[in-house]
Amino acid sequence: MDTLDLAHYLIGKVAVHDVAAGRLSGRIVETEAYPVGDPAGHAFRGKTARNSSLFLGRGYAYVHFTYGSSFMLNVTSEARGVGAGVLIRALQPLEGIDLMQCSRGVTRLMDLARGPGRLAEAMRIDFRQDGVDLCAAGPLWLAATERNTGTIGESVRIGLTRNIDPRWRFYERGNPYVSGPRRLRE
DNA sequence: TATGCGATATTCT
DNA sequence: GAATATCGCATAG
Repeated sequence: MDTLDLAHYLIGKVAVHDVAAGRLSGRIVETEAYPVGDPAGHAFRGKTARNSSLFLGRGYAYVHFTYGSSFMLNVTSEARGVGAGVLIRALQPLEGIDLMQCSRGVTRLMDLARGPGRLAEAMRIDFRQDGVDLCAAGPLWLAATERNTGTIGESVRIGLTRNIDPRWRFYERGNPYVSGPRRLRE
């Protein structure tokens, strides 16, 4: 499975994070792929201290901090030593909603995890989760779900300045928890 | 609803 | 010193 397949596959799956106060979980409704050789990907210029988690192999967390205020959660893809990953851009909150409202400071369900920075804040993701194995037992992991997923749409990625053209963003069509302008949610 | 801009910290040049 | 896989508030329509 390559990076694009993984980005598609992750839609409808559930991300779970157990913290001291309880369990936080949400259904993934929006992702973006950053495959091998993508100039917009953090691994493009080689391995550094910041992005080393991207090279761990498939199924690890890569947590990144940007714009002075936002963490972002990625799932690594490809083989060990190859830098590529999938950015989780939005969740539909399932469990621990009261905890998310507390950490985000808002009450509207739609505003809890719509957008990568909000998502990380709601799920209490930070550098401590960088490099965690998401397929093994631990506080943070990915679970499959029995629930049906709607049609999956694709679009250009959001917020990039390089390599804008490829349609490597995937989302569940019409789901109100998807981020971005309206035309990119339908 | 849509667009614009400043805040903020870490990394790389 | 510049750039950045963003957010929230401001303003205008």
